[in-house]
Amino acid sequence: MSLLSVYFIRVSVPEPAQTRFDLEQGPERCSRRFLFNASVVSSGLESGVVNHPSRHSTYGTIYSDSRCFRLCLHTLATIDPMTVRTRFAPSPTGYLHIGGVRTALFNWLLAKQAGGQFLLRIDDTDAQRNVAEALQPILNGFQWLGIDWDEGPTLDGLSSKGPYGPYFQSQRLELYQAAADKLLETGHAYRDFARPEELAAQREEAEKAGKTFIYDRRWMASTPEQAAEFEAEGRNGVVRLKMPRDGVCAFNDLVRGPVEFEWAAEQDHVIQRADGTCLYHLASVVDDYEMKITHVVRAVEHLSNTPRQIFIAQSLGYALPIYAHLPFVAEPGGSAKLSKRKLAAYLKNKDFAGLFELGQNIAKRTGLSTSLETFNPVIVDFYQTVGFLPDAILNYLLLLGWSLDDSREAFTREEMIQLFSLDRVNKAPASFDIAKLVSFQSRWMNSTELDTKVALCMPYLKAAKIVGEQPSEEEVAHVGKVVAAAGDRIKVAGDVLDYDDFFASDETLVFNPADVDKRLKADPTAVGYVKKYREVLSSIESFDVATLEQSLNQFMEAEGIKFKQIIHALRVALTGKSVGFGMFDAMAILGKQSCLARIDRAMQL
RNA sequence: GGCCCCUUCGUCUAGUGGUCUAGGACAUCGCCCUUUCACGGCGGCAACAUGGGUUCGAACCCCAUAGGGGUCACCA
Repeated sequence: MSLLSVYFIRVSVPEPAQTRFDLEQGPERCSRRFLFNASVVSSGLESGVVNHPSRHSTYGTIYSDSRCFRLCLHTLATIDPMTVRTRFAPSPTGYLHIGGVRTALFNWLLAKQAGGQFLLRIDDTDAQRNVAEALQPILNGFQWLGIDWDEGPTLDGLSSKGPYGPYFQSQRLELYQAAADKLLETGHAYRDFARPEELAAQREEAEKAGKTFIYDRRWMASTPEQAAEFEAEGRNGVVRLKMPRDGVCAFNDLVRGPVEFEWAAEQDHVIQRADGTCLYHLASVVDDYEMKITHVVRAVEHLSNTPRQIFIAQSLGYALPIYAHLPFVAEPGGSAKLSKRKLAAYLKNKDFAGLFELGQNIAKRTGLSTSLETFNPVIVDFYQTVGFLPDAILNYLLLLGWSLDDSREAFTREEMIQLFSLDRVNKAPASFDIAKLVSFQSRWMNSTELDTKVALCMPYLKAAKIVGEQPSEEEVAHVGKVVAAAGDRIKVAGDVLDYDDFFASDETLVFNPADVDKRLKADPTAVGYVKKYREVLSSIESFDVATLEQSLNQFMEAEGIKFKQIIHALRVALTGKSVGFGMFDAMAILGKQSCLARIDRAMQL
């Protein structure tokens, strides 16, 4: 079995025209930013094609000059940037994990940047359930986030679009079968008749001895006769990879640099089950090839799967894709992988619990029944329901493991696409920080146009039955005023529900008892001023902010009092609460009639 | 346990041998603004995991140790 030759080159002067390289034969560690994957074409080290996938990307030939190599830039690329094809391959699990979105985002960015294609492929080789249904939240999530796929399932999850379809693995079984057959034919795989419990026993034994388990191929059937013999014993056959037992598997990872694994430590993985169905690794390699994927960018959990996939690919005669393994997204405040199964523990995190509670409240008000399983900050649906902005989420996720420089944090989609590069992706896991996510959301929300904000908030008001399904023009205008006055207090669209007191009828407005006690009952003087000021209000014709402000100023001057001597009582009287918008904004929104009616009601309390 | 990986403020990160008494952001604390809340402004606290080397000089290169994590399926 011939190994891919990988050499690593260190560049000393990153100048375009006359760059010098020191050639080293991997796996020496050096800064990955100066690492290039060189597939050396000739047998010696005289020349080769250099694939330099960084920002100052170029491709070229290296020529030997004893220990030094010169890169001559070619305008022609080995990999035409336009052919960059990346993919995200979710299983139809019924939800879209926030960590998965980060992986998908990086893939999407890479493809968009190069003008290539991003595809979605559904890894449902093991699917027991209704795939279209379990796919829906995933497809919805990507659609909502604006991560569009050039090829993959249709929006309804029922069929495929794109030239290399179908994009459901469950519909490509013949392809995998053919690949398995070929592997068998060429001797890269074998039929095996071991029983699971027999292997488990051996595995346990190896672990006890502190050694890597290596299957001794005891039940490998080399001939049809032998296979028949095993079958006569009542054994079921699977197909296993016949992995090399010496040498190393070396490849260059765009994030992790040179990587090496001992072949001998690799298992003879099963690629086809006893029932004839094929497994993920085979399917994945076949599909990546058939779908012409150029860059396999996935989470680091898959790093240790790469040797077996390389083995499959090379055995099948495929050219290898470029690999990049992203660090995983870690749990809030921890370093373990973020997992949907550990929600109870995350709920002990203050920020996580806070956001979760906010979501619960909004869901309750909008009449949405939720369960922890399907509605929590690990799942993308949650953010959509609560009213986050896709741009904010993408912006935050972009910075989880990637940075541009020492200061810049805000990126629009266009900027992300333009500036993203794999060579600035970190190796260490990054923990998911809810507070920072929320901070990005606030920033993005604050820079959103009023009309857009109103449109974002409207569905919440409708769902909570605060405005009608078909709001009248006045209603829409009223919402506009409230949202404008709320300003940056609305951080997520669902926050608009906090201002329902501007929609309540004057008769049903609920007064917060604690605020009433503190600002009205405990302060009769203030109440007296409010009563007096009510008379001033009743004579005002035009209820706009400027007039109102002027009237109160005159009133205070006449009474010889300060703002704070009346404002708190007035606020509680008008809105039922002691916190809220600017006072004059609030009065202008309510209008004269409501203001008077509410003061009258408050005075009865 | 085997194999592999990771390690800079609480968190995300900048950092590629001298520009580092280590920069930015979030969080936090204080002050200012103020009409409550929110925003905003200013400032403070706060990190190179440890130990050895190499070097005139190490956050950066090498080696150990420690800690953390990933992965070891007829799952994906």
